Amino acid sequence: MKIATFNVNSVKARLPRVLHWFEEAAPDVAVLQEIKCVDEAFPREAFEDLGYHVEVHGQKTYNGVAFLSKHPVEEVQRGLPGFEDEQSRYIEALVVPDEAEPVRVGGLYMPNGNPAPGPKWDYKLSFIEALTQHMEDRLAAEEAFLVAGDYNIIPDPTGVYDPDRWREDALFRPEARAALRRMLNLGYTSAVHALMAENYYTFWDYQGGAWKKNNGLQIDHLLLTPEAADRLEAAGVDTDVRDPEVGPSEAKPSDHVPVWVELS
DNA sequence: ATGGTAGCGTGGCTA
Repeated sequence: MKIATFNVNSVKARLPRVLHWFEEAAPDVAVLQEIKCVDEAFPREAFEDLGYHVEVHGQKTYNGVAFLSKHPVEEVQRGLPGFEDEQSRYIEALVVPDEAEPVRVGGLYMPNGNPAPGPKWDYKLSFIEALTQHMEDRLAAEEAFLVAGDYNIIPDPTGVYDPDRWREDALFRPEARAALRRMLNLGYTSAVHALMAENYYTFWDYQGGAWKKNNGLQIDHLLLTPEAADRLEAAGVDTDVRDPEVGPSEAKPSDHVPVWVELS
């Protein structure tokens, strides 16, 4: 079962490219971030035509997440439990395939947190606390569960093209790195980290020719409980999706690329 | 040198 995360940076502006990726990658489950539209405006039929169930936790203008599954889904949750949030940044559901074991999947769009310090940084820290608590609670259930998404955290210096320039940034500050480390120390496994030997990025800024210079960041992750990690067979990053020369020409690429795992 | 990119929505915020 293939499970993917993709920050699309507006699902409406990106639709031809997103659909093209869905047809090629054919994920069983995909979580999308920054859809930037309300539930009613989500292009539901386009994904249903490809065979997906569609669950949306949308928001006008900013943020917004979606959950797409070829298999039946149950227990859909919007937002983190116990965390009042005007911003739509988390969606979760239990995927119940006919011919595979169930897996619970969370779709995450972590606050950026810049500038730090400041109210946006404080919001990121409080969001991290709620997410970590939720991940701890889910871990205790001892079921196959993973949180896939845009964590907006660079794990270590190999995840950024110029670490020294990013020391004070909310994506790379010690507190952010410690937060991700704390999630891993609970018992979660970062799937791509575990299976890919070489360095990789998942985001390249639109500015400054970042793609051509390979000035990237590693900020999209999939964190798996032991019960999910036991089923981990493969993981990957669809880097080509960021290339303006590759794929449909009707739309520009997102600044993020899809990241995925295969579970048995 | 205080720009430079993209999306939303039509001025300025967010990333």
